[in-house]
Amino acid sequence: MAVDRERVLTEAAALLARRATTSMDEIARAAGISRATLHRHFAGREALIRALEEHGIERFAQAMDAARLDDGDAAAALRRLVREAEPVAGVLAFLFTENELFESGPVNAGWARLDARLAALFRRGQEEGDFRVDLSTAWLTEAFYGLLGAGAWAAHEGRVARHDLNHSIAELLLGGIRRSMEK
Amino acid sequence: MAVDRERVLTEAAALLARRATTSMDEIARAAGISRATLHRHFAGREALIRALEEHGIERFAQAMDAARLDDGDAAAALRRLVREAEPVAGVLAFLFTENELFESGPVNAGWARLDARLAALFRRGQEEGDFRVDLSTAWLTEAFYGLLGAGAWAAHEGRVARHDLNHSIAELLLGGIRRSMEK
DNA sequence: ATTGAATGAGACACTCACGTCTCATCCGGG
DNA sequence: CCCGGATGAGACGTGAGTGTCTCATTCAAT
Repeated sequence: MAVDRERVLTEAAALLARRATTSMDEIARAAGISRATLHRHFAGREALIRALEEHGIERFAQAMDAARLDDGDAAAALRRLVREAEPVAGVLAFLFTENELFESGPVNAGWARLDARLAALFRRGQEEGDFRVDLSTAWLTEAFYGLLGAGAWAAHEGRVARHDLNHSIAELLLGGIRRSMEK
Repeated sequence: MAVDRERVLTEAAALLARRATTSMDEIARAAGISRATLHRHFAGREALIRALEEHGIERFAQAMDAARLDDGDAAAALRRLVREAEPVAGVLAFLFTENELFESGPVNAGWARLDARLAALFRRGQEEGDFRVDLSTAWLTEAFYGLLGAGAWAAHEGRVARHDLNHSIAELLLGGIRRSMEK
């Protein structure tokens, strides 16, 4: 009978990503529990958002681990990361655009760590001569989040088929719009 | 003495993009007017958001006109569009992520028109053989908004220099991360 | 100087979501 | 069977934001 914390957080992320003002009652309903129980598990709205942040960070870190960012060439690692991160894209997109988090309280240290790992991947690609160096790793990091979020949203709206998502995101990120001469 | 409607909308977009729950009072203050005056010019919060939508659509349409999307090759047109749209990126990012707009009431017809023009540009690039065809025009359209928004946000946060923004966005979109053999 | 429109400041009632609480019910383990 | 923890339903007070109103002031045009 224990509340499915995972489900609550997933539902909350899905709702809040679409509308930041979603009420606690709506979140509770979506998670299949009562508002009272929701409050029993999360001290309040603030606490829920924070838990969501923790959850997203943890899941994304797991995705990074699973993608083995240090193995093989950087491009392949990036492809794996997109694939692994796709299930978390919704939560990530919410956190990425939810700037409320950055205004009150200190930014979660976990974020910086994830950003650093991502930037390190891009830097490795640059050092190996495979990635272009006229785009900063900071920008590539931001762009990664942006495209992941756009992809999640597009899939949610049905504008992009979900089974194309990995390919769409990874290929656009790696190769851009133009047809390339190289393989 | 007439209220600077343009300024009100600009300030409102900047604030609302950062925090969707920004109060009317805060918006009024930021725009340098009183809450009473704000209500005199916009019937209510809802009306303000709608006006913001209209404003963003109009400004982006102007950017498209200025970019002359039908002239020259598609890649050059896209570069011009990024340059022209950059000042509106903040407003656009807000509208793009503010899904409240899509839930209540009909989607503004202007959006569909803008999407269509953008998709047409990508289609033209594909037909001319310059753009890859394994990415749908719908996805490219979404990705364009996503990257533009990420760029605006990154610049706002100081993670990307503003004078690099055009180059960063346009080049990543067109060429991707990998170094290309072709010029 | 006078007039009228526009604004600022503030009061007011209203709504809505929040957080807390109580009580009844359910369900599983002993 | 009984018991205790967890849940659902709902009431309640609170606070914040909204929308409307009034009144005094400012400012530009005449």
